[in-house]
Amino acid sequence: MKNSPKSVARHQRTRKDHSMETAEDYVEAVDDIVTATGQCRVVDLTRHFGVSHVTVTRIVSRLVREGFLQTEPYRPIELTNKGRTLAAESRKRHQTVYDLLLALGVSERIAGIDAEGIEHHVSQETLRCFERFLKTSAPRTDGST
Amino acid sequence: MKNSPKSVARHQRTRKDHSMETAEDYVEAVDDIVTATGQCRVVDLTRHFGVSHVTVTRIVSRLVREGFLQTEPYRPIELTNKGRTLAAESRKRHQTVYDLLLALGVSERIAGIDAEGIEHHVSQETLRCFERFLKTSAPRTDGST
DNA sequence: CACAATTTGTAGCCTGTGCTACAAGGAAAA
DNA sequence: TTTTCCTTGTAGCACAGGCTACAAATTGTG
Repeated sequence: MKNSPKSVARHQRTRKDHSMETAEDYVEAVDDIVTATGQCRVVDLTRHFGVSHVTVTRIVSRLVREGFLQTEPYRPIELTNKGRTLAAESRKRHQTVYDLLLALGVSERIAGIDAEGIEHHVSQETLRCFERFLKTSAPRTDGST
Repeated sequence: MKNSPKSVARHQRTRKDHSMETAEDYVEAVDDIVTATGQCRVVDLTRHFGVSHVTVTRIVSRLVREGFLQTEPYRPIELTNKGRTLAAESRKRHQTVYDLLLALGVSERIAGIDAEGIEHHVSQETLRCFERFLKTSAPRTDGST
């Protein structure tokens, strides 16, 4: 019983998540950029993530193939409904994690960085617990920013 | 200013972390297995992570190359001092994250799963905040396990 | 319009992590 | 001891996500 099936399941989950993390980051970014500037181009994502345009193109291709994005050659990148849904969920998780970190006393700068990494690993149940904590124990419901 | 350097820095950090996450998982596992059974073999890691022995072998090779592990053909896998240090840090982060999730009301099962993913993204500052919260707000200082 | 600059695409290479299939070493049992 | 079984290694494949270099399309300017 030394190598429990539980630990196996945990790690398998972790591994499978990596490409999903990228998907979440990209749909969030596309959503941000579309909201901010009206459209999202490859070059915008290149600047956002600090990677080459080739990397962006290939990841966008995969996300098109998987139904999160849609685009055509030399055209802007758009979210599908599936992508929009994922973006909304990701943003919510991100915001909740960020708020939790702030509530626990983490600085804004570090909270921003850590939330980027943590958000992808927060399950529904954990998210609910975070929200409950923020409601009951962090009565900072308005403009303290 | 729409594509701030800050977001770039965050994502670059996230990307670079992936191989480090694997390193942390492996040194923790090796440490666990050595403690539990006296030695760690490839087959133990194979069972622990639920991946093929080939994958384990290759990752172990990389971690030997990077100075976290040492081994010889058909011999057990051992931690270097560097690996032991990393294992200790990882374990501490893992435990703190796990405890925080429990303190916020997450079930043990889900806390175990989520902590696996979250632990790799918790900075020193955030970890301190977690510890402070656990000390001040979760007076469960002894054997509740 | 024509040229220049920017953007996007494509070819080709690297590393990391996953796999199966097969070969070889080491340990246990007949 | 020999045979069998478990463990480990190696070859070779796939995919994700990094890159540079070069080509093509689009956009902007003279």
